[in-house]
Amino acid sequence: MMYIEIDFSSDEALYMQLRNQIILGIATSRFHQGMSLPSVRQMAEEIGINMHTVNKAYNVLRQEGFVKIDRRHGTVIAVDENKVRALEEMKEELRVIIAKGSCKNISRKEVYALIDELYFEYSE
Amino acid sequence: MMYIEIDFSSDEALYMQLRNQIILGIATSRFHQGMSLPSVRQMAEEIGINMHTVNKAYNVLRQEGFVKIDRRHGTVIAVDENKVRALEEMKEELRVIIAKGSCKNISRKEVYALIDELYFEYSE
Amino acid sequence: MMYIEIDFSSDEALYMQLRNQIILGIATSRFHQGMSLPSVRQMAEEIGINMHTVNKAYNVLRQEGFVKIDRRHGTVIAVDENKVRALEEMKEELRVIIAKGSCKNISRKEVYALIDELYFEYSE
Amino acid sequence: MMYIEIDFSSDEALYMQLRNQIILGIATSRFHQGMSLPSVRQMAEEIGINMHTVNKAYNVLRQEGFVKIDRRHGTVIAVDENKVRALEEMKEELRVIIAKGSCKNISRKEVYALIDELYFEYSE
DNA sequence: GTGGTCTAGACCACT
DNA sequence: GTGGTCTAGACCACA
Repeated sequence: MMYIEIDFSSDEALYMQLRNQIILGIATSRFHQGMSLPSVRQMAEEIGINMHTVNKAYNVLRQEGFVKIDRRHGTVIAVDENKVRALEEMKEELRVIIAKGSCKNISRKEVYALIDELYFEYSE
Repeated sequence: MMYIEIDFSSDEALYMQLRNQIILGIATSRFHQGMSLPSVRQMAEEIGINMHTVNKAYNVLRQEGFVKIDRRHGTVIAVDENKVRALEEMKEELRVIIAKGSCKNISRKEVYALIDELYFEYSE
Repeated sequence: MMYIEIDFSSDEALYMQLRNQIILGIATSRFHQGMSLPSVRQMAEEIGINMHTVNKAYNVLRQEGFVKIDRRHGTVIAVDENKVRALEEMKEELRVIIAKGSCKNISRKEVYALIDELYFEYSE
Repeated sequence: MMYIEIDFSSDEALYMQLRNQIILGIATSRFHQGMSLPSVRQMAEEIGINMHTVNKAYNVLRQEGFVKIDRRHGTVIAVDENKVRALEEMKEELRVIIAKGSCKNISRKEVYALIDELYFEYSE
């Protein structure tokens, strides 16, 4: 049981929702290094979406360095820690979000607080 | 002259790129409260995209509380400072980004540093 | 008219055959920088394969830095000249091929001659 | 001990990886004419893959003229030097690789240099 | 009109 | 059994 939740009425693509849920699962230690994810068919069955959509999510995760896909054991959590690249990506992803906050008078300290709340969810 | 740069080969939708550039412009004080944006037609002409695309970007900005659109004065920068809502939105936007970083062993301090760099770009 | 030839009885995946034909087309200057490829639907029609298969080929080409995909103009030849990466990739691709030749007593000079023949096909 | 390394998370089929490693072994003179390869079962045991997979690799090698398989002596390195055929095969294998390089502005001289590096690895 | 997404069902290669 | 490939047809976002 993976406890993945998909919101079919969201405008976010299903494969991206699944990808996000799995990243959140890794961050919160529900999924750990070396653990196998269900096969594309099982996962599709479990959360009620198509096999190919699951396949796409798994391939995105592979390209982002979160899993390895292995013909013997299926898809396995394997986080590739390329920190330099990860930091660069994060900076780009933060750019507009922080700009938005800056416009709305959100202070650096307030952003720090949000970061702390989120880190708390993941590390505990 | 707005100095808006659009990357036509990006996977990001053109209207979102335009929306982002305008938010960045406000954050860096190039665009200030009360300033008029070019008309939909002028902006479309200037950056070489379709009028409808500009229109969509302006409407998104209105809905997000960055501009007001009125028939007489066109589209005017008018940041609506609803901080509570802005903070909630930011937290949701940060959630997966921070999870991703946490998986890649990026520490809270390192995220703080990125935030600082970005705030520096906006405040100076 | 693209003069793409697909061998349906080959064991090479259709999308890879298409990808190869397009790379050969660029190398022989039949396709040049900035030229649009037919839309996925047109190309699929023309060569008698499924739209999604064409789509996959185009996406592989994008990832390898041969085309850009643009929602306005479709898929456009745009060779990204990252020579360092291209050289590394080529070395890996050559490794087993050259090993094979070496086993079969093919000399360096003979490989040079093959290279020359192929370059001749492309440059003239 | 064969010092064969298999990457289980590679997209390359395991039998092809094994086949490649053996060709590389022959080229670098670690395996020499007349030498026996481990039995299918031993090899499978040693590198942790399925017996059928090893069997497939050995059969491919036989068909390509690198080994002979016989009931009494098992699988023995026996390079068949059909140079004409080997040259033809190599030309086909090089075609797309060289086209790719040509697109990326890799010169003939640069390819020569790569060839030299690889030959150096094999001949010394 | 373009590509992107999603579904569905089939066959195949590999293990 | 696994994922990879291919086909087919539908709907949607974007321009």
